Amino acid sequence: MKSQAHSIRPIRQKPQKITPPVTAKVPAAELQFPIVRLKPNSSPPASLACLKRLPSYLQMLRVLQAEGHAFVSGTVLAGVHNLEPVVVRKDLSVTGVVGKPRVGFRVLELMAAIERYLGWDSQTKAVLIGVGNLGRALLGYQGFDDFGLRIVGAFDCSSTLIGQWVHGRKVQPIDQLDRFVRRGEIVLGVLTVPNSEAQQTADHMVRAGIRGIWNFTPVKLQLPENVVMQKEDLAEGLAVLLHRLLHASNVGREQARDGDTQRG
Amino acid sequence: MKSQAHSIRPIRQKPQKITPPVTAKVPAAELQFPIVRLKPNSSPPASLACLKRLPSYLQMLRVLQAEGHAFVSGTVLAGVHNLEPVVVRKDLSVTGVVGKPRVGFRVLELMAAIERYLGWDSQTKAVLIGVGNLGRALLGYQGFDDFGLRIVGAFDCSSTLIGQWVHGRKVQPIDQLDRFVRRGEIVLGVLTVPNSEAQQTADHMVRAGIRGIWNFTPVKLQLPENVVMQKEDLAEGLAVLLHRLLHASNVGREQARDGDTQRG
DNA sequence: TAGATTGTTAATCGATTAACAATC
DNA sequence: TAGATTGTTAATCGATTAACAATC
Repeated sequence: MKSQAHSIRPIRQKPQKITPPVTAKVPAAELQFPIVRLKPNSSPPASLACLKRLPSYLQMLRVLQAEGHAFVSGTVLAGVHNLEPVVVRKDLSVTGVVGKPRVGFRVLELMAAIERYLGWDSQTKAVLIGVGNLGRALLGYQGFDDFGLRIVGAFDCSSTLIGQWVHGRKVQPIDQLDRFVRRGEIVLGVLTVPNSEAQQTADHMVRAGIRGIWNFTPVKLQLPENVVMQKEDLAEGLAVLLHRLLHASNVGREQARDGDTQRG
Repeated sequence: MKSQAHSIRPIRQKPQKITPPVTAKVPAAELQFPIVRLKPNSSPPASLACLKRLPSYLQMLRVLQAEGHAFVSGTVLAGVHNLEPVVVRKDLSVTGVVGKPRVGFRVLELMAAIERYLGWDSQTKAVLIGVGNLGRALLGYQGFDDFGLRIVGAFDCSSTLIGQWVHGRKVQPIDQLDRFVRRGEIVLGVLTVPNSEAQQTADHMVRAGIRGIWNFTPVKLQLPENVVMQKEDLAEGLAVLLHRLLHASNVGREQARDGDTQRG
């Protein structure tokens, strides 16, 4: 089942070196509709780096689509964040979309494929726990719709917050989390509580049935094996930025390998 | 100037293979006070990955320090985010701090060294432009003090916002940015405006004298060569998290190379 | 056709991991 | 002393870059 997606291409044959007669003629029907052939949503051989780049391609594609472009080349997409075109093509290949030489990729098709690959084609429901400054901001952030995320519930333990309406959600007491999560079949939770509350809140989320935690605290959470956690840490980015800023004179373009950092 | 920090170690000699008599005796004085010897704050051969890990070591060290620990081993620090001890030792070496076999590293010394290396030993002043949900949250975030950052001014172009006090800062009109930045000798700017305003606001910041932009918009900014930009993109983390969540059954521990992602 | 673009394979590069002598 | 830990060198691994045939 896992290898199914790969079975389209033949097994790699290393030592062979037949150059001339390689282009096996494919039945015409195969060639007519290669565009709709997408890999199933499972078993993706994508690197983490690729996964992180995909959203920015998608964002660019949406802009292009709004501007009425039907096709886009990997070269153009590469321009978004100073990437090499070959990196873009490699990344896009995980979606299963096939481009046209000389023309590029069909914008609409690529958008759909990336969204599908990332799981952004259907909205994932999430709860947010901890309605402080950050929690409040995330609740007010409109952009999550584009990321396939919908925060459907907000929780806190502060009696002064409970019952308040924050960006369209009524803050609920934390002890109602279980019922809410189970009823709504919610698997994702956004953790924005103070550090001291992080672990016990995470425990509570797991008990309630949460399977993925977006962790905005710097706390290393102890979680069962079947729960996924993604840490979001502003300190990382700031460290890189400050470092670059302070050592700006030294370096030319150096190892700006990271897609998030840029000079000029 | 750039190679100065490296000049301590001899140039790598590849083909040579002298194994036995390598340990050149160092004068006693050199060995007495290796602990206070820090590399100058310039020209660091640190990888981006290392740079991103340093803040979490620092955070851990602060906790340990508060608990009264004088020493910590690389093994313990590695526990923070499931790293290998050798990675920690390698990372810490960029600070110039030397540990003691059997004992580990002096907590206070290491804290100071990392802070110094990251430039967090002295507060860096910054302005924030765009007092929307996110900007407001960042203004209210207390933790920046620990990151060596101090947001000293908030700007917006909305007449309804200008003059309001948000978390202790009075929102100023954007056209006063130049004067404020130049007077305060501010080099860092936090960009939290709507996408459509991002580029022109960035231009404005650059004209005002800003040299580093912490970009919270998904817009690829066109900037002069001498301006550093760090993009902060929630979509990246969410893409990784959702992907892990949706393909959770497939994979065991796979390439969880990234320090921010974790299973269990 | 000519030439831009795709997708694939091989080479390069860098970071992680393994191995190990030195240290207290 | 014995053994845990450090710091360094070599090996492994993976991602990026380069090269190139196939395509329209």
